[in-house]
Amino acid sequence: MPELPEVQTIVDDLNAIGLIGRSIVQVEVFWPAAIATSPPAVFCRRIRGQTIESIGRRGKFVLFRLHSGPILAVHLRMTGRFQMAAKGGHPCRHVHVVLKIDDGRSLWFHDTRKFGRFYLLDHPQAVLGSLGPEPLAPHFTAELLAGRMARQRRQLKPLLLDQTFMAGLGNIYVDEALWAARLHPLRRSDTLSAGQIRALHGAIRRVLRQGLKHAGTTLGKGQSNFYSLGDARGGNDAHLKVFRRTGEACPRCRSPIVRIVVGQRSTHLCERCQT
DNA sequence: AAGAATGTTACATG
DNA sequence: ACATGTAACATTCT
Repeated sequence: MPELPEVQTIVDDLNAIGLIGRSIVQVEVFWPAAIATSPPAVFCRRIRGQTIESIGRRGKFVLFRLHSGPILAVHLRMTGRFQMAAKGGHPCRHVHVVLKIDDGRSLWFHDTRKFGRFYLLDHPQAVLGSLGPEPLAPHFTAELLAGRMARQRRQLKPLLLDQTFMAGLGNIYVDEALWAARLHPLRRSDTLSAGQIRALHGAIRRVLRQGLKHAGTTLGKGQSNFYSLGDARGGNDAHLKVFRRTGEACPRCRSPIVRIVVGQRSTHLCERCQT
């Protein structure tokens, strides 16, 4: 669920609660598969005593830079969440990793579907090296996008979801960007005009910035949903134009929004104004 | 109660 | 080599 705006919201919230410079005094792992890089015992031993130098993001990964050098990269996949717990709190059954901080608080990793993963990386490039460019970075220009699009002849929807093509987009923001750029999700990437590529480039950046501005997208009220720290909901759902709006009128042409399946993912679009 | 769900990846098929 | 399709991961929600 968390895409670039949601992950950045979590990172911003983590940076705002005084974790930087604090050390991790103990680590507990209740779901071994959540640790991707080593046996949980090794993972715990290597992290214990480390100071958190900084917290950032690359694609959909949350990155904790640790004092002695390694990076703790966490991918939240569908339902991963972080929660800050006061001393003595009792984790629920969906909390799979606990990082105890030297001030008594604990950072909990909560993940109902158990798809989220922790990577302790001495060489971050091993995991992060295959990621495509950051769409909000200054060097991500329309020309750069055009060059990458021309090199492949794939359908736009799966291409934009491919993290090696561009890092950070997921199902929600791809549908929103394609609607904003008036491009059909099945359109082949090598058939766009220069103007359409420029439109897509602008649309991607606009929908991501809008998501960030509203602290992410939280759909519905179930717990398998995006929540930032402190169970904070995002407000961007009110600003979505097509995602999960099947049957509603297209905000541009009033034609009904339809849902199709592309590459196993639900895809929402206006068949009248997206070509 | 069957089917779908906002992510990723390994493997299979064309 | 490249594009596309399927299953798998584990659980909750509709």
